[in-house]
Amino acid sequence: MSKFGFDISFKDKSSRARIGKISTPHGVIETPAFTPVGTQASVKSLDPKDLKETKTQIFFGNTYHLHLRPGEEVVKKFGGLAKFMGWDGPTITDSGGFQVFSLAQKKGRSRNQEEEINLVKITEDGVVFRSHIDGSLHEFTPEKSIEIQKNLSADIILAFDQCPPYPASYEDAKKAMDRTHEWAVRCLNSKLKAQKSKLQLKIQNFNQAIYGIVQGSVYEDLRKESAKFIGDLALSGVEGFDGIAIGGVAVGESKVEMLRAVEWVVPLLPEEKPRHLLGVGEVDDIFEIIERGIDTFDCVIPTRLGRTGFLFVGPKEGNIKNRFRIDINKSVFAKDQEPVTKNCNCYVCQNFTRGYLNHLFIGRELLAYRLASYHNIYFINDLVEKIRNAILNGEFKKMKREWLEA
RNA sequence: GAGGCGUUGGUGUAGCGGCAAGCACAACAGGUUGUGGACCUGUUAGCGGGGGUUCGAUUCCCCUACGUCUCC
Repeated sequence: MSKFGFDISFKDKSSRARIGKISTPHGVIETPAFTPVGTQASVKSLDPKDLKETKTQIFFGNTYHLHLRPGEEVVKKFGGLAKFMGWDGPTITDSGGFQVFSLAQKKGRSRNQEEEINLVKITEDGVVFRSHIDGSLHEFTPEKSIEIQKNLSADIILAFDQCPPYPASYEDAKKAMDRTHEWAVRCLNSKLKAQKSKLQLKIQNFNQAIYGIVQGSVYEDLRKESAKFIGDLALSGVEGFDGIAIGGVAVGESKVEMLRAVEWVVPLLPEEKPRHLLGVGEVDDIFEIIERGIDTFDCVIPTRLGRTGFLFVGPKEGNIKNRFRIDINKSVFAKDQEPVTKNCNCYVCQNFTRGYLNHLFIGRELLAYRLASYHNIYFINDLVEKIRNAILNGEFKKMKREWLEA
């Protein structure tokens, strides 16, 4: 039975950046690492072969969505998330907390049905909400979330947390944090209980790793309190958290506030545990969060922006405002025979022109979404790989300067 | 040759005596951070031409151009 583990092999002298390896039952993740988000057991428009080719090391699935459709029992019958989707690498699932708490806040921002998540009631015990698919009532509790995630069988699962909206008053942020802490303990107990059941082990054939989640919104004392609390739970040996995720960021606050939260939290976390930052980031964020000691991070930006025609490009190639991307829909690209970006070895940049991609997007051809997602995922994974090498060569600061101060 | 109908931004249309001439798509410019092939926000841009009636015409009348249909 393969075990979960984290080994740090190198630490940057001038920052908190570090190089490591996360071992999972389904492979090793070289950190720092980006994980694309594949909500419904699919990184939209990309198949597992594409994911490998784009240097993807780990797949991130959503408990909320997979619970509603097709349901964790179905996924379990197929042998878990990875087998279900034909992916042989490491996987991680979130707890469903973010969807239930945070997406509900965004309701007014979009009329899309996918986001019409009806939050019904939050109690000490958990959350009652309505399915965005058929309006049926559902309840998530820490125990339920863990049970669902057990059935989904990802290598890494997350504790069920309460993500406060932004902005949140100090009182609300504290309430959400306290609840997140109570739920963290319940998640650990619940997982331990299930682990002791031989039946469960037989089904899974491996122990899942679990990450606790730090909350606290934009308040320094709350963030620090949460970091200590969750960090302590990661020090309780085999019964504790295997890693720490920082949540409640990139929910509407400024980049400065987001980075401050990371700065407050990271130094208080156990050095030897992997740190995941939830939902970040954009190209510039990636440098900033790795510099502040983040090991892994997931983000929808590469695929979401890709699907609407924003393609990542190197420094100086984008607009003044958005330096690292071009909007391929713009008519200026219609006759452009250059690749999306220079110095990119991905399949898309090696074989297609900006003009062709512009045509695919204008014509709404399905291929547009795949090629754009493919390029963006490759671009980010390749960038993070370059950052890993730069850290090892003592050139991280130099590389950061070349990218961000260009 | 005779008669009918039509002509409003790039496209398709609404308005029918007093409007800042409305809407949709397209175009242009922004936005998107534990998913959103969505959506939102702006901006540009129009009454075929010429006469008349009227205090006032995109609107009513005449001529003309173009389109379309029917008949000879």
